[in-house]
Amino acid sequence: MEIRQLNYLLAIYEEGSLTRAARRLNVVQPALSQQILKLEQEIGQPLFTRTPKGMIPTNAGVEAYQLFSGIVRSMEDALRTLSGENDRVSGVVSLGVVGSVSNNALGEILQKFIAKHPEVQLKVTGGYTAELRQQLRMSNVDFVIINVPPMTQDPRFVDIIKEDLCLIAAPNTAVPFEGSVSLQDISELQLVIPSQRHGLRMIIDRAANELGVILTPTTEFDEIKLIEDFVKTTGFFTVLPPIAVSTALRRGNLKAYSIRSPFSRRLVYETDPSRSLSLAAQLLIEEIREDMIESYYSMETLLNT
Amino acid sequence: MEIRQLNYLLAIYEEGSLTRAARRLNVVQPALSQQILKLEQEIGQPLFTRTPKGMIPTNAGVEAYQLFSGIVRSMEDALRTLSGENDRVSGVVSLGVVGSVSNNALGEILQKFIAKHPEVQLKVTGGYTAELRQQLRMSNVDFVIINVPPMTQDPRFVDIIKEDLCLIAAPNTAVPFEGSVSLQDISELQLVIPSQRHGLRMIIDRAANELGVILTPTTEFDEIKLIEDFVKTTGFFTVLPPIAVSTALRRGNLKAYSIRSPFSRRLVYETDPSRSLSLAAQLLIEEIREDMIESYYSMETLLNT
DNA sequence: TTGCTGAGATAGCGGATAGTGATGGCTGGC
DNA sequence: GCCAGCCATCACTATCCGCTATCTCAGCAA
Repeated sequence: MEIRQLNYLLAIYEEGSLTRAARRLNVVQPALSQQILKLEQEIGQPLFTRTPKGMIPTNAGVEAYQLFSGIVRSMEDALRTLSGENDRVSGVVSLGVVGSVSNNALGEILQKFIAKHPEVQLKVTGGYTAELRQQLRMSNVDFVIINVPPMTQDPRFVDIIKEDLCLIAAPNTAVPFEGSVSLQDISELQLVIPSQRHGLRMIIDRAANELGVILTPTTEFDEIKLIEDFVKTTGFFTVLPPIAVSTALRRGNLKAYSIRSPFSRRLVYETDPSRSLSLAAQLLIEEIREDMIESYYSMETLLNT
Repeated sequence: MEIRQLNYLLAIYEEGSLTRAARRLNVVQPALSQQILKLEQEIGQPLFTRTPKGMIPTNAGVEAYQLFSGIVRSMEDALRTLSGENDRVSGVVSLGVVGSVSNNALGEILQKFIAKHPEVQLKVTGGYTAELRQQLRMSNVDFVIINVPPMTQDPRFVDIIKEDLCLIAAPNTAVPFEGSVSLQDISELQLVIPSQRHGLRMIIDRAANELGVILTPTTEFDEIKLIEDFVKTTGFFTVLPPIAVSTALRRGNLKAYSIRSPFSRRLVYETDPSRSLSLAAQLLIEEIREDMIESYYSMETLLNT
């Protein structure tokens, strides 16, 4: 078993074809053909079924990809750590970010970071908390930024910010209440909220449960972006952390109303415990944390209480 | 970078000498000499200092060993998983066990397991909870059996047993109390307890703290075995989970007194999330769990209440 | 049908490279 | 002062990898 073969495996899997993988790896196609065959007989079963369209991974192939992609990453990581490259700000940093952050706040933060450190290449994966943690376990990302329930105690999670959820509406939507709004009030509004797959929805449901409020019937959307647009163009309300719609709030395209007896999402990051974080990744986390906090405070002034 | 080179690195590190490592690997010494040199220049710094006594790892060498040993393990593991060998009960299972289990209960359990599955090779590491978890993080063991505080909520921990701590004394030691004993009573006895490095000590201290009892001055020992002998030969008492001294209890060499408003240690196992458990390891965990529970109940009848 | 295209498989060749065995230099113990 | 044990160096061989060239097969279009 050679590392080269594993890299071949990954490339073939990702490209879905020997020929394309060969181009990417700067070798010729027969080389891959031979090596992957060798790997297969070492493992004892085929990893791909050959078709005139290309290489389709078998079940074992999928499993192999998942197992080895993390290992290869760890390996490259270890090599970088040892040769001191992790002490320089360069290389690739890959992160996973939940949708409620990636939609709005993240863009400029990353832009800023890239401007500061042009040698760093960023790879961003979106997704839901559970999926992202799965990615982390497989060593497919360096760190993830996720939502966890406020009271969770787990040393793996490092806090970035705790942010109260707010009622969000379009500026011209009539608000049938005065001063601060309670969850009870909210339950009588036309609501669109994130689907069950979202960590945010869990937080909302939990809060509603504790206060004995029932939030049905509601409209659900999977994407924060969709919710945002929907709220803008209809008279619906939504419940979100302000950072998730920060751009619209700043531009006055949405309004936020703080909720009495607030409930909050806890934004944390988690790193892969089996690998050491590169300096670039550390700096990126720091940047994200600082900017999020700044963004949070600048948002507070926009709140209608 | 080749896997072969990494295996060489590990062997050289473990043997402390090229010549011995060469014997172990069934190659000649110059082969290792060349390959390790190559690895060093790939990494960009020396991993060993050459002496007439052998190869002494540099700081980078130690780091490399720690980084790569886990990776190589993961790799071999992945290969076994893919070739279906993990579905057979064979191969190597390595586990880490805290001292309070390994001293007494574990011996026969492992013996029993080996008798059932003679093809499995076991590697047992002892240690304290924190160290063992570190080993697990480095993928150096398949799973660890450790103590955690009873209220800890962490999905990584899977319960084996929750066991009340007892007051332990030699059979001929006079007991200056009647019926059940309280922590307050205990504080007035001559005590020898595990040192701070033990998870058990944490549990004892926490309980004492909550009840406002002060357990000073006390004698501390690092090893459960030492405590056991000390209690047997002197008039001292100790506070331990019965399983930790099960053999002596069964033989009547020690007596256990249950404590009023008891506090307990929670024995759990934790596995490496980045690798899949071999069938052999799963069976071993099951065996340990069952036997511990059985041992626990048979112990209960020996308790003086 | 025929031919073309794009997929992977196969065969033979050449160069890189790992392992071998012999040798040499070094240190520390006897 | 010699020997034992350690690692480094060298030349040689065998292996193995990748390249070129060629082949087979399926799909598709003329």
